[in-house]
Amino acid sequence: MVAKSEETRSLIVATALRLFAENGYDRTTMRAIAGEAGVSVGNAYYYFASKDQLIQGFYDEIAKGHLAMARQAIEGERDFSERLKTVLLTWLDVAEPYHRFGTQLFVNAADPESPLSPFSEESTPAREASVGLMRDVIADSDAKLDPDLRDELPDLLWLYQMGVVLFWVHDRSGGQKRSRVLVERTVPLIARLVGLSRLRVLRPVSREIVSLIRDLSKRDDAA
Amino acid sequence: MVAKSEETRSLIVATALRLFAENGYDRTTMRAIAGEAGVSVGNAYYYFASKDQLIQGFYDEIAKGHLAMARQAIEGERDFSERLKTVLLTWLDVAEPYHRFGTQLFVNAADPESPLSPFSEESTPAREASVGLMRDVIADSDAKLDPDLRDELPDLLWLYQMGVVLFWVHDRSGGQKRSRVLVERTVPLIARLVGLSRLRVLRPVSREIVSLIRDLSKRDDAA
DNA sequence: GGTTTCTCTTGAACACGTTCAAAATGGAGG
DNA sequence: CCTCCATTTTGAACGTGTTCAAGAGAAACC
Repeated sequence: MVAKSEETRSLIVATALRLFAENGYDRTTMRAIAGEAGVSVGNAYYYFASKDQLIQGFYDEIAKGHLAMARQAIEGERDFSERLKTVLLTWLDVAEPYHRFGTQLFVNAADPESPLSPFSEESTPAREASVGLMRDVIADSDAKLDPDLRDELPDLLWLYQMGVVLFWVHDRSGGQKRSRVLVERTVPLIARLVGLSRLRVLRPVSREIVSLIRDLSKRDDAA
Repeated sequence: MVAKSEETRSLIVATALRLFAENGYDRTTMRAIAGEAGVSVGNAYYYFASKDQLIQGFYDEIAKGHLAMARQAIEGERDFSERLKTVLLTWLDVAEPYHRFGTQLFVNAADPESPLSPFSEESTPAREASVGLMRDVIADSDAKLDPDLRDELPDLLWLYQMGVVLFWVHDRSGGQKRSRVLVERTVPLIARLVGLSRLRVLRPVSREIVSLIRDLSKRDDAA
């Protein structure tokens, strides 16, 4: 019942991912992928618009694995700080095998034109899933926070996560140890700031942050 | 007295920059650059390791223009917030003409392997100049801040500037208006936070940030 | 002046991502 | 079985960034 074309398609993507993992993105040629998969180069291009498109597979795989593992890992935990830390450390765990060529992946993702950009139209579903995870991190925790902040905090945390990813891409330490240190030490900071957001002196600050996020996330902007 | 080789080198880079500006980075081929400059392709590669290297010229040009203009623009102003805002808005002014293919420039810069990465060895001088500008922003201002923060704040502000640049690259609004809004509204926030850093409740927070920056900027990390 | 050595220059050749006209395949309808 | 049409597959060909063996030129040394 599985269409023949679906089979070819997944054969190509599977082969590509395997070769990327074995030899890295740059050293894997389209000819090699096609050859190994037993199809012609043109055929690969019938299913995928470009070589870049093929790594969307990784992107999805990391995201899917992360969501599942993180949700399970924070089950039962109530402490906001712990929950957030677990989510981020889980990401580092899931992403670790891909760090070698993660560079290439995220270089392409940095291109605003690329569909791989975390801000692009195409990655809206993935982005919303990640933001949703952050929402859950807050929702089921005992965090007390400025109610005004509640709606926008998931977006802010997602942005924070993008920052961690950026650091990770540049992280050359063994096992990305430095990224782990970054998470372990910034999470308590964030938790404290979130807690302090209810303080009278910080109220205007957090309120302005919320309002800024709202204004800037309006997509359209008449010139 | 100017060496012949220097002449060829700058002829190539000048031609490249002109063609990039006229037609964009992608649509400008190495053959076109060489042809227009009246040299052979191989000759261009004698002076520049890759096509990417050629855009280091833009990088330098923006940085140089920014430093000069910004220093002049903040002359006499004492208010920290105003000084910081001016520095950032000046950057947006200087960079505006390059926004069209700034994308390509910063996509390459996002690659940690690339010498164009703001964290790379090769851009250390440029980075230190930018951090130095931030140091001056603080030094000649009336900002009162936690003395522990004083040493690390320039680095933090530089990081903040990188964030603004990242936003700018993705900014599709006319004249990068949204980037300007971002600057105008985040600068007061930062100024307020910097001012609040002396508060007793925030003291541990700012101290931890300082210590974290110190630890993570240690380049070497024994596995 | 001849010889050697170093710097600079050349352009053909290579490997790659990508395109495309053409061929093969596989049903659906007669 | 044949005909038509859409889907799928092919591989040669294109344009690109990049390399490299070979040469041209200049400078240094005897």
